[in-house]
Amino acid sequence: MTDAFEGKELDLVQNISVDCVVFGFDLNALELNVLLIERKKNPDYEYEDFFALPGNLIRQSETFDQSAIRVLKELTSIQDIFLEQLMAFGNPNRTYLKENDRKWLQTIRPQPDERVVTIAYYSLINLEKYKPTASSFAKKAIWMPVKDVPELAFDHSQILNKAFEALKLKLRTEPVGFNLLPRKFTLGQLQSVYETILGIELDKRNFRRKMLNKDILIQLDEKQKGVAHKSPYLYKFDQAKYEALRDQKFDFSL
Amino acid sequence: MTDAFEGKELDLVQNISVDCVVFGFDLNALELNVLLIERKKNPDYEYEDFFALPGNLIRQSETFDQSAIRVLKELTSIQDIFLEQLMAFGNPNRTYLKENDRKWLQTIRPQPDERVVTIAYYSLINLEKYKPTASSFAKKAIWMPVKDVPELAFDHSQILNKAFEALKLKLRTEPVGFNLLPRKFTLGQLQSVYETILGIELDKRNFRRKMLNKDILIQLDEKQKGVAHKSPYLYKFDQAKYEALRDQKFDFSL
DNA sequence: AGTTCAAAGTGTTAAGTTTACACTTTGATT
DNA sequence: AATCAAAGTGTAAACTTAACACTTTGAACT
Repeated sequence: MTDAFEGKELDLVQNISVDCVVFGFDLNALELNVLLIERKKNPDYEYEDFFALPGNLIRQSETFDQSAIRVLKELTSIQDIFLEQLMAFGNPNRTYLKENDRKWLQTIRPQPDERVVTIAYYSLINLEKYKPTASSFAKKAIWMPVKDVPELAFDHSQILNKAFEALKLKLRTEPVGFNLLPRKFTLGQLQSVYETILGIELDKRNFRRKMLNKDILIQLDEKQKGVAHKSPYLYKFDQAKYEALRDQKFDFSL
Repeated sequence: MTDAFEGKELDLVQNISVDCVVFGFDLNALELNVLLIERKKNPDYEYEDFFALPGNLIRQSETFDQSAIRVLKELTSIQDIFLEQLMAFGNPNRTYLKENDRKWLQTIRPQPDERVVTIAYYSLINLEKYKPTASSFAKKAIWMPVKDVPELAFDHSQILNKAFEALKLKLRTEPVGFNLLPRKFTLGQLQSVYETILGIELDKRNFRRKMLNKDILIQLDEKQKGVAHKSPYLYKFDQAKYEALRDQKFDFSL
């Protein structure tokens, strides 16, 4: 038994896991990033490892939501974020398709050949604020631009794809772009979030008007400093107002 | 071992199930209905039974999609329909909360106290076309108006609620109302579907213009007969055209 | 100190969409 | 022949979206 076998394994449900797709937005590169882990390799095995989404088996007594929060924290130290269920993935062979996935599972699971079903979660967070630190069976935990992500472990590429589709839909439908930005942000930054994720160009004037007319942004008495051009006003998202308005009107689409 | 224990139980994953929320629309009563089963009671047990969503454990070798199709067919004989994953439900105590749920599980499961996680599916079908017939552990399989549904077994009321919310969102966002109607339908019937499910009133002229402008309905050279008023034209949904258009424009919202 | 640069900020018009609103037609039933 | 119930139809006003270009500002560079 390796380190990873220690402790709570009796408390784990051996065939159900959670995986977390955590998105962040890099304001310098203007790129959508995703949080990935690189798995610790057992020296007995020789193989090229894949990057993976942070995920692990759930505990008997946890809800899925609790599992997702715990697992993400255990592997990346990221906590206090809102995770939303995406969907369940359960192809019978999802953990067997690749030889190194199987080998890797043998190093951390008492029942490595069990069919494992996973509940995927996703989240939008401020990449600047949350700096991942690897622990448990994660060797590294890093932010990686979504466009650079190579093939991932198990069916994690498929999960990431679904999460990205869900993100695009959500961005068009609900005001969620703010979650990817610092608490105080400029309208230009917000526009970049939309343009980058949706892969479209937006007219600056129309975008501003539309956003401001939703009446859920508060302009602060503060400007962004240190930029090599006219300094823009900072805004923050008015959560309370949004919640109040949400019940009245249906449409918060872009 | 009772009847239900027979056969494939070794092939079943004892802690993962699927549940199906199948919606139909009653054109006479203008009501949204849902497909429910009444469970067979074991004569050894005395309890008031609940209605339940059709659902059961998945098999080891199946995908979730396959499980949902199989289980729905086994319990209600309904087949050849499109089922879409809603989400996973996995509260640790979801099968223990009610005494009669526990008793009932003891009559059909070799491991009745296992924590069972369920993957919920939902579907929109033409209630006239699909007449459920109970089999397996279902004593009855019936269509019931959603507004009349009593408390259901396990957390099925919660699942039904989520499915209904998903249906409302989908109806606003994608042209799915047709699935609840016969292949040939009138615009008045379509409007009723929207009005009933969304719980709103719509202006007839505006509704027709909007629907027809989407360019995904084909007016047939045929009118509805036997109605005690001016006979309306029948329409059908143009699936091919919809798929072609879908890639071009984003918005099919009502 | 002056120039350059890069993004911020700003308004208007035309086109398109949505809303509100009422009467005539038709076919079956009595 | 009269009645009923829903089908079918058009327009104007309000609102929303799309398309479009120039000036301002602050930092960085000379």
